[in-house]
Amino acid sequence: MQKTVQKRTLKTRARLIEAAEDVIERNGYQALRVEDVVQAAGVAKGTFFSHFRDKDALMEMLIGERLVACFDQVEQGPVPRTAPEIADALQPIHAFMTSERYVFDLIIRYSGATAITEIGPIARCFERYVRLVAGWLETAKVRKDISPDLLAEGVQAFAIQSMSLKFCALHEAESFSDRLEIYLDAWLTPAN
Amino acid sequence: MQKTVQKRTLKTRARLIEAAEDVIERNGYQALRVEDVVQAAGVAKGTFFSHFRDKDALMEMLIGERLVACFDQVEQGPVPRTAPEIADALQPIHAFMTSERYVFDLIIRYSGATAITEIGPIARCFERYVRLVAGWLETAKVRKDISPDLLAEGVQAFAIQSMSLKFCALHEAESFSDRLEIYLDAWLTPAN
DNA sequence: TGAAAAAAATGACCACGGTCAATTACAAAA
DNA sequence: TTTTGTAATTGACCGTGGTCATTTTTTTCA
Repeated sequence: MQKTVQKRTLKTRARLIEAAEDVIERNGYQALRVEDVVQAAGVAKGTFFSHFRDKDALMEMLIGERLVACFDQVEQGPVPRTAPEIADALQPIHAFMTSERYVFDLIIRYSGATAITEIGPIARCFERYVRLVAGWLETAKVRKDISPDLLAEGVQAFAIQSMSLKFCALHEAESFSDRLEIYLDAWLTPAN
Repeated sequence: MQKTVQKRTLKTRARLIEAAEDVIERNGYQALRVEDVVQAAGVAKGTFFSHFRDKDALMEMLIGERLVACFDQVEQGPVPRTAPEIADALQPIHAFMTSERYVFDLIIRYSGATAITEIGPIARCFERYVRLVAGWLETAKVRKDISPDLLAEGVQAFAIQSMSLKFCALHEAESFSDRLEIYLDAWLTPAN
């Protein structure tokens, strides 16, 4: 009935995370290999997997952390009131999400909590995105015939669409932010 | 200077594809293992990789083929004229895309031609989606203050959003088609 | 037809994520 | 302090995608 957690555990876990962050700093997320991490942390491979379900679980944690930091930063800024201002305000979040193709793919993959997994930091960020934008929209100069929540979900959909296109060899004509602004303009502009 | 293609090549390739389709029919796309395919086809593993760049390349081909068939089917049907009709008309495409989580993820991953890869069948389908919907929108009862192309891109964005949510443990309240209809209604309804 | 060249196929091998029975370190009870 | 149960760690091993030097088959051309 007792499940003591030894101090050693926390230390090992911290070493693994620090090692992983070092590896990522050097070569990016995409290139991270579990072997490199355990070697840098000075533990056996099996230890890694008793701390993290699998490689993706570590990645979700690390990328999720950074994503949360982006949200914190955005929430510090001023409240945007127009479509271009909204696109601009969200920029730090979008920039991180598209910093690496691997990062974008993983975020999308974890954006919804799957049946098995309990809800993780990335899925929470997707809810937070909608709440954040919906909050802005309540006082912004946008159409009022549609609820802020629905409008915010649309903003998310358009942002993902724009980000996908960023990794697309076609469509490289327009930049990401130009495209997003066009979408948001069309979606948020008051009907008149 | 000469690069003859032997008949044998085509036969082997056909055997591999047929074997793969058999394996998929039995267990779905997700569970396909290259070893099963080569064994069923009666060739060595290396042969597989001289016919397909990697496992994903085979999958892109097979899933792309099915997706193209869905588009062909949808294009046979009558031209929809309202938001609900459009959602309905697209249903076969969306149904296949969400038939398996693996299928959806792979389609999203290949939806834009990456720098390296030349444009494949799935990326082509994404362009076709926009063209198809834009064509419908020209004569549909929808807002006219925005170009059909832009409207169609929005439909695509909302469809992807709805499909993502289908795999999400949260948000299971509304069904996929209900959600898509709500989005399309808001996006396509004439401003007045 | 036979030899040389090109194309295709082979399978042993590697990389890397992930597993698990065995071992070691720890902490509470005696 | 010693004993004992459990938490934590280990590393040999596995599965599966992918590579490549070698062998086999086919084609070309004298």
